[in-house]
Amino acid sequence: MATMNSVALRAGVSVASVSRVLNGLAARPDTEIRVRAAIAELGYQPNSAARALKVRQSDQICLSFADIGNPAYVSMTRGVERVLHDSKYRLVLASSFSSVEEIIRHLESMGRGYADGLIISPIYSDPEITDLISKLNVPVVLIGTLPLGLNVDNVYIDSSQGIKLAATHLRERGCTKIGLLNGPIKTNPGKRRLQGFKKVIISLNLDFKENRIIQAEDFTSTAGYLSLQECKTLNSIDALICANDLLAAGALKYLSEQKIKVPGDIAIVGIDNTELASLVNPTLTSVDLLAEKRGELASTLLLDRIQNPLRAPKTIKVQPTLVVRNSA
Amino acid sequence: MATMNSVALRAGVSVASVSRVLNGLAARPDTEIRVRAAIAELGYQPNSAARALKVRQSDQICLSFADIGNPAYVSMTRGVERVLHDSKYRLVLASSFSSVEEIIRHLESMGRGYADGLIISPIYSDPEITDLISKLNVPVVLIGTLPLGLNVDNVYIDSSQGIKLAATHLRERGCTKIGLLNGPIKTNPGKRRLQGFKKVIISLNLDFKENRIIQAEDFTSTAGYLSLQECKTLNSIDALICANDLLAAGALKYLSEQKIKVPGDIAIVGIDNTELASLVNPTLTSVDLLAEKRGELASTLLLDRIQNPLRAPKTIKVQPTLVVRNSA
DNA sequence: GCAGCAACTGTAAACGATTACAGTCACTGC
DNA sequence: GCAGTGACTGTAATCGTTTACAGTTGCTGC
Repeated sequence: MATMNSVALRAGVSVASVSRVLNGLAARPDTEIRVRAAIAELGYQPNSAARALKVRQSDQICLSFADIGNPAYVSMTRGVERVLHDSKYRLVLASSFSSVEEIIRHLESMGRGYADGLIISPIYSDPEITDLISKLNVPVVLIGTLPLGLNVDNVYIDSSQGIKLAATHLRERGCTKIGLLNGPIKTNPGKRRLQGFKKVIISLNLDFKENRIIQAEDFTSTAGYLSLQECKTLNSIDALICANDLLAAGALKYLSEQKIKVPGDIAIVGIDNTELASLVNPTLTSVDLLAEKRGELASTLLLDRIQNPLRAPKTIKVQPTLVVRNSA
Repeated sequence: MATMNSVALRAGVSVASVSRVLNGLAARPDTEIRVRAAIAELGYQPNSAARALKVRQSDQICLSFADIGNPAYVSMTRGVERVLHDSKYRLVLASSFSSVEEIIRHLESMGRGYADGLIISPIYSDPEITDLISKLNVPVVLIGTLPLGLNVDNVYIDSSQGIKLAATHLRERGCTKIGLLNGPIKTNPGKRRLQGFKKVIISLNLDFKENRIIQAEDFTSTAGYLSLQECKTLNSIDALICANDLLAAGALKYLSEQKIKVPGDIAIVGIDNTELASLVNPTLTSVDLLAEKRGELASTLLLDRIQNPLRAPKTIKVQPTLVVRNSA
């Protein structure tokens, strides 16, 4: 493998000159020409580990979330990728975290310096996670609700505002018995959805009834389907806000099988506004949480912070929008 | 930042001993105890760049494909992740390749040694790409059809076999005028689908008609929808094989709007068997190309090859299966 | 008490880049 | 002709690990 040394030898100059040519520092034209020629002849590529060791940066950004299987995270990844693509940074994906312990293990390993920055969207809240993040010696952007006392860049979306958009829309359509098909309550999104739902129902002067909360096993369409199947209080509901589009799609499927009319008997609103929303039947009214945009904003924020480590942490709030289709 | 040196100082031993403790080599019990204590007190984490430089491995695997927006690649990523998760390797994603030039640029940069292996699923074929891959000095697994003369590990799925499953199924259902809704023909999947389609139609003793090939702009549902809208020969077709589920979902949407009955008037088969297939109406009969499994197999192959660089390249062929639902 | 041995430890040289510093060189102006 | 200048170049130290090699240590058996 060609090293900078072999290039220097070949070009008849010192390693320092090679390095300078590569980094665009001053060099006599003929030096530059000879160095470039040697590089081309030897097919030299600088070794990233050596460079990383010396300059203390890896040119890598780490993106960390629970599961790439979730379409919202896929969109987020896409947004991050789009921004990093025009930069020198590579994207390291740290996904498949099934537990708090694993997130913690991963955060600890961030100390190894393999990434120059971290974008993290934690699905669980935990004081130890917060603590570790605050101690991290690389810039961090957190996507999601910023835990108290954590002073890092932050992109978040007011998901209770999203629920409000959905509920208000349903209310205007005449629905008064609005239910929530939620994902696991121990997750951050699950918590937020429930909080937002309670608040909004009350602010709309509707009564909040515990039995209108349907709890799904996870955020998948199968879970959505199954939890409606097992739900005994479906007939006391005239609208259902679903914690994401997958749950909504599962719900739609069950309702269509049961010949329960959507939106006639029950109106359905999804969350995330994924591609799925326009493909199901009826098409799904859905709250767009702009995951891709959040990914873009987070990466931009991170790159900016790497440039400028001293600026005060920023929080960017993203406003959800309601995309009305046929299901509500 | 704590280094191995500061740990050694603290523990009153040499750096060599610290390194040995960390790498599980022989050490006196009391040495080990003191080293571990020092590590804990200082919160020491080994620097990955220094280690990578010395041992010439980065503990990173690179996964490279066109676009994470495509559900098939998401599944593939998931498979890769599942395998890497139990290993020491991190996953570097190199996606968003919109052109051959970009793939080439990326392949060239693999020489920097930032990854110990590469899993690549090239959407375009190009002699220069083939050439670069063959010259790479890290193990490579190629997912997809192996270009002639390239001698690397390979996982591929006989997609014409998939088309055959679909066509045979349609033929058994009495369809004789089978069309193909294809994605861009310049892509590898597009090429394969078309080839397979021609071959199968002829082998089933049906006549191959050029005007039953519908060409979509890309592999999205919107493109599927639009290309049916613009298609003038739809009435000469009684079944449509779609190059992926997204195209199929777009097609279903258009057909349902036009009150064309599926499968009565036109039967539809998708490819990829994504989650979408069971959520559209009617549910979509689809050929499962086992993207997640291919991702798993490819990573396993890659890890094995990293262990054992001298073994002869293997090719693993994956058999597609047909999942019959209501659309055909 | 000591040779022989096994088991462990420390010293120091890598790995391949970057960069402070000192040195060389060609030129200018007097 | 020479000091002074500016532009470039080379030497060598450095980043934080790993590891070959040469000690050192404590034990065994005689």
